[in-house]
Order: sequence, then C-alpha cells, then structure tokens
Amino acid sequence: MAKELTSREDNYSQWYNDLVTKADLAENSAVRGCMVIKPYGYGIWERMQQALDKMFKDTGHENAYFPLFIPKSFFSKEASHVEGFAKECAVVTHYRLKNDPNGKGIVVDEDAKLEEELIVRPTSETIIWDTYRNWIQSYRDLPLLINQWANVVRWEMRTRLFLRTAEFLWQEGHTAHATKDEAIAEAEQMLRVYAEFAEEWMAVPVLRGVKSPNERFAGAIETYCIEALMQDGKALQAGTSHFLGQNFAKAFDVKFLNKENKLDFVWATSWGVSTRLMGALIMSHSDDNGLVVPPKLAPVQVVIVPIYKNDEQYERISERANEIKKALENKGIRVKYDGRTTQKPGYKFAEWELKGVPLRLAIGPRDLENNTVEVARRDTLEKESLLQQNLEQKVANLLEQIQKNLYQKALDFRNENTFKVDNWSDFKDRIEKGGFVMAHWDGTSETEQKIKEETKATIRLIPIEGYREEGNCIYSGKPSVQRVYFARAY
RNA sequence: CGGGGCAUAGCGUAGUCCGGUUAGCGCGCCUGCUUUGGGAGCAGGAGGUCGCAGGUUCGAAUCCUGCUGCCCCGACCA
Repeated sequence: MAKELTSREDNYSQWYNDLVTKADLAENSAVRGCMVIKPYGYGIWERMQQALDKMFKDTGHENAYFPLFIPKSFFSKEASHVEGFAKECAVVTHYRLKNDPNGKGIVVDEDAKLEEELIVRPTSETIIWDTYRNWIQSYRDLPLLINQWANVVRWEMRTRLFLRTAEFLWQEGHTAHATKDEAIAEAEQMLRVYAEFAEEWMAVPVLRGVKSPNERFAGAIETYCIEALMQDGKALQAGTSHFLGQNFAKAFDVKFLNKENKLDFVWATSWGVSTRLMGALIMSHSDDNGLVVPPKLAPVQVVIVPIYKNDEQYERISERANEIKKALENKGIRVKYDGRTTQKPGYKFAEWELKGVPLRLAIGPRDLENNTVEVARRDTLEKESLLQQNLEQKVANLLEQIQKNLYQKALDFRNENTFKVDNWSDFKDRIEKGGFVMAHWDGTSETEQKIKEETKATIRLIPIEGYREEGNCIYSGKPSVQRVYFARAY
C-alpha cells in the first residue's frame, strides 16, 4: 500500500484523489469517466442507502424499477427537459456485433441498426411518466409515491471520482399528486428528508433553499436543494427535490378524474441524491491522515488491534479481544478484530486511520495485566487508556460523541466561512477566498450570468424562509428583498 | 469540442534531445531469519511485447509517419 497522502494544503484535489483510492473507496476503471466502487466504499454507500430507504418508506414511498433504456422520442416530449440533457446522453444505435471481415477483431453489425435509438437514462422522468399514464385514472390512484434505486449515465466532459462520474448510482423519487399544493408539500418534505439525512447520518450541515431559474432542473417549476460547504471553501450540491408542476403530465398525457368528475393533469415531483454524497462525506470530515467516517455510516465502527511479542501472547490477547468484540456486537456496534499476523501494529494503526474507522482499540500485554484497553478516536486523534469494565457503554458513548463532534466541527467551519458582503469589490475578494457569500441580488438571470462570468461564483440557493431584508444588488445596484447565497461550486 | 502535456513492471519514475551489450531506481510483491505499544531491519528472489501499427538503420525505448488512450486547463454538469 502506498503510504503518503498529499496534504490538503499542498494540493486539495490531489489530496481528494489520493484519499479516495488509498482508503480503498473507489478507483478509475478501464472505461473513461466510470469508476469502480470498491467494497469498503460500497459499504459506506450501502449504509447511506439503508438509512435513506427507511426514511423514504417512513414517508410513504415504495420502491420500483424502470428500464435503463429510454426511446429517443420520449425525450423530445418535454422541451426544456431535452434541452437540459441532450448534450450528455449515451445512445444505443445497434444491437449486434460481428467478426470483422478484415480479421481485425469485432465490429458493429451495420445490419443490426435499431429502428429507434435508445437513450441510456440520464434520469427517468420520461420513461416513468410514460408509464404513469396507464397507472393513473382517478384521484383514488393518487398520490403515487415511488422511488427507484438505479444507475444513470451523463456523458460528462470532465469527471472526478464520486463527485462527477459518467455513470453514477442514485435514487430518484417520482411522485404524482392530485393538487398543486400537495405536490409542493411533497417536494418540500423530501428536501427535509435529505437535510435530515445529511445532518444526522453524514454529520454534514446543509443549507436549504431553492435554485435560481438558471440553476433549476430541466423541466422543473421549482428546484429545492441542499448545499454543503467543503473544506476548500467550495460548495457542493448534495441533493435536489423538484416541483415539476404539470409539465410532465402534459407532455405524457397523464390525466385523472377528480372528485368533481372533471379531467385534470396530475401534479408531479422528482427528487434525488447520488453517490456524490460520498464526495460530500469525504470532503467534509477527512484530514491529512486520511478518511474520517461518521460512526453512523462506518462499515467498521471499532477496530481492535492486538499487540504481542510471541505466539503465546497472541493467543491470549486474541481471546480477550474476541470477547470484547462479542460484547460490543451485542450492543449493536460494528467491530472488526484485525488479527493479521502479517502486519505490524503501527502499519495497522496507519491503515485503519487512512480508512477512517471512528474508534481503534489496542490491546497488549500491559492491558492484559491491568485489565485496560487503549482507545484512540479518529476525529480528534486522542488516545486514552480505559478499564475494560463496562467497555460497551463507554464505546457506545464515544461513538455518539464522535458523530456529534464531526457535525459540530463541520458546522463551525461553515459558520466561519459564511460572509455577508455589500459591495462588488468585497464580493470578488471574498469569493476568491472561498466560502458562502450572502449578498443581495436583483433577481435577474442576466445579473446572475454576469457574476458567474466575472467570478465563477453561482447562486447556490435562495433561502426559503427566514428574514427578509431590503438591500441593493451587489452587481447592478437595483433593489433586492433578500440575500442569496453565492459560492464557487463543484 | 478548443489549448497544452504524457504514455517504460501492480504503482511512481530514470533513460529519449545526442540510436550501441543483460532498460536502471523507489514502493509494492515472494522466500528466509530477526522483529511487533505508530507505516520494521537484513539477505536473497520474481516481475518489462518500453501504448499500438508501419518506416529508417548493421542495430530503435531513443529518429520519422500514422493511430489509440490518458491527464491538465477552458466551455458543460448531480
């Protein structure tokens, strides 16, 4: 295993890449822009899936699965939707290969051309709404609350592990409602679910709000979002929830009879989070020693490392370690006993630190003597010696503390890096240094565009609730009713 | 898709300008001994169609032509 991690200060994006590969989360594959998610990384993703899936079910949703391929014609039915995705679609044009007549391997069989090309889904609104048409006739069929776990493909120009890959894993919820208010309530509810997940499970504090028209999802009336701040001062969109109005219902002719026996188009939402959350997790908590995983999502919450000088000691320590492991597991804690005899303790310490395991227990001859165990916290890197009595409770408490501490640290960081700015030169200066900048904006796309061109900063979100404040646009000087959050983003 | 760069062992690289024996080094890997409370030491060993296809030459990692792939910077994006 390669040892040294590039430091964040030396080269932040190199640090990120090193970390993802060295902590065994993922690696680049033979296919450009597509990654291989390794077992350890996938283990974290599975934890995320489980927690989210439960939250979706608790809010009344069911899982289903729709096809990977979408007929090309479906895409042209919702105008702004095509426009948003057309430039990054993978297209299936043929269904057969044959041996090259010139003997150069295998080639596409031109005779096997599809009548209608198939698009590899970049998102599933179109195929799902085409299906919903047959599922919905009456208000009694509503609401329809469905989620799917899937992979999607967006042919991105430049990719980065987890943050932007050509293929990524996600969930997409697609709901249909009888009224506008109900659909809006659904979109807002799912945003709350995402925010709660980010904060309570990932320990990543997020801002909630809506996107400006420029940044809105293709085909949406309103896009709600959560935004997190990464350690390098750039913002990351961590989840979105869209109120789609009747756009897709009209495009796919999904009508229902309401209680008054009148035909109406249904109201829609869609919402999703992706493996990008892995990127948010990594960049929120990790340090120059490697990954830091919040206990609630850690595949391994506690690792036990034995320290010994001979076989006899190894046997005795292993026995004790396995007893402790069992006791912890009985309390629902995920424990790994690293009894490898092929690596030295120092090596194991470094390796588990790199992988971000929240707590490490070391047991050596001294601990056997004294009935103690050395406990090391990944978040603070502090070590202390604890008596083995009632260790389960102490460990459980520590895990809880670590979870809270990670959230608090990330929150403090965000607060320290959120600034109110009231004039253009301060704005440019502040954006250059990173962080969220709260500033007045005149509400026009033109201004937003100009600001983006001149500073690379975008409006990350417009707060939904909270205080209103009169002011003047940072760029145009025109009147504004509230501050919005600007940042450079991933 | 524009601009720049790179391609040599699993990874990172030297050698390429100026052609010349068995292509060198570090990490990792294998074997043995000594080690084990923060990434061990010593000794021995395995591993290479030098991205691909042509060409020049007595001789090509090195020179020429064509191709392919990747990386970085822009425009695009969850």
